[in-house]
Amino acid sequence: MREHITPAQLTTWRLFITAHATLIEQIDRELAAAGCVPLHWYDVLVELYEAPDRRLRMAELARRVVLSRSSLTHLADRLEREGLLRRARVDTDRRGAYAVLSEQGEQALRRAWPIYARGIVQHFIRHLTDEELQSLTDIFQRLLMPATPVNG
Amino acid sequence: MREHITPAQLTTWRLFITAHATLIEQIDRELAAAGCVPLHWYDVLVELYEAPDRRLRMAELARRVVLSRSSLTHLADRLEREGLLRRARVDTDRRGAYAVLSEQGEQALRRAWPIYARGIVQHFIRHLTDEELQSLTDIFQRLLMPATPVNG
DNA sequence: CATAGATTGTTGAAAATGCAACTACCTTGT
DNA sequence: ACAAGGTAGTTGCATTTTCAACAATCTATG
Repeated sequence: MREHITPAQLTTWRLFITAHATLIEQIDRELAAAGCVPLHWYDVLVELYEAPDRRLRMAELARRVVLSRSSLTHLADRLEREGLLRRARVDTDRRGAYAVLSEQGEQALRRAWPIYARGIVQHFIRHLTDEELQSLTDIFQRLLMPATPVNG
Repeated sequence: MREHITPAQLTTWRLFITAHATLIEQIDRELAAAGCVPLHWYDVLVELYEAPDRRLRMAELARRVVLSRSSLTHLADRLEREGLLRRARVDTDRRGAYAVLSEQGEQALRRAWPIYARGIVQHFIRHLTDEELQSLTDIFQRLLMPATPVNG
C-alpha cells in the first residue's frame, strides 16, 4: 500500500491543524475575556439545547462532541457543579443517564452566543466566499463519512 | 456591527471543529497503537527537525505549534525526559533557551512518519481532489493571515 | 548609566483529559 | 430462568494543559 504524500499535501494538512488551533484559541480567549463559558462547554450545551427535551444520553452526547465516555462524565460533572446541566434517569434503561440542559445552562448559552458568533464571523466566515463555504461543508462532511457509517 | 450568521455558515463551522477532532483522534489512536509518539509531540519535534541546526528558541517554537510559552516548557520537559530533545543556551541572550532535536528525537520522528503519513492520506488526502487540496491551502492560509501580520 | 518597562523562560498549583478497571444493568442463547 | 457476554456510565489515578506569578535579562529613554 503506497502512502506517498507530496509536500503540498502535507502543507495542507499542517495548515489545517494550525488554522484550527489558532481559531479555537482566539475565540476561546474572547469568550473568556467576556466572562463566558469556554468553547468546549458551549459545544456540549448547544447539543443539549438542540436535542428534543433538551436532553441526550451520555454516550450519544459524547459521540457528538467527539469525547470518550469517561471524559464526558468528568466534563458533565463540572457543568453540573456549575448548575449548567443536570442528570436525569432513563425510564427504559436503569444503567443510563440523560444529560439535561438547565435553565442556567440555557442562559449561559444565550450569554455566550453573541461573542461566539462574532468570533466565528470575524475569524472564519469573513474570509470565505459563499462557494468556499459550500465547498468546505462538502469536504468536512466527506471527511466525517467513514467515521459515521449509517447515522448521517 | 452586524454579526449575523446563517445556519449554513454555522454548520460549516461546526463541521470544521468536528472533522478536526475526529481526524486527530483517529490518527492519534493509530500512532499510539503503533507505539509511536503522540501527534502533538510529533508536531513539536518536526518543527525542530526543519529548523536550521535542528533548533528553535522556545518562544518561537511555542508560536509555531500554537501553544503558550508555559505549556511548551512543560511539554519540552517531558520530551527532554524522554531524550527526544535537549535544551541549549543562547549566546546572544542569557534569558533564552534553544530546544534542540536529539538523535533519539529524530529517530522517533522517522519511526512515526509512516504511520502518520498513512493516517493523513487515508483520513484526509484520500477524500480530496487536487483542486480541493489547493483551495483548502488557500483558505487556511487566509484564515491565518490576520494572526501573522508580517512574517509569512 | 540608571531606571522603567518588556520579554524570556520557568515554576507550582489548579483544572482538564484520558485510561483502565469497575459496577450495574441489559441481551442473547440455551 | 440462567449464565455469558455486551453496554452505560462512573471512578480513581496518572498524564497533560492552563494560569498566574516570578526571576532573570534585555531594551529604550532620559
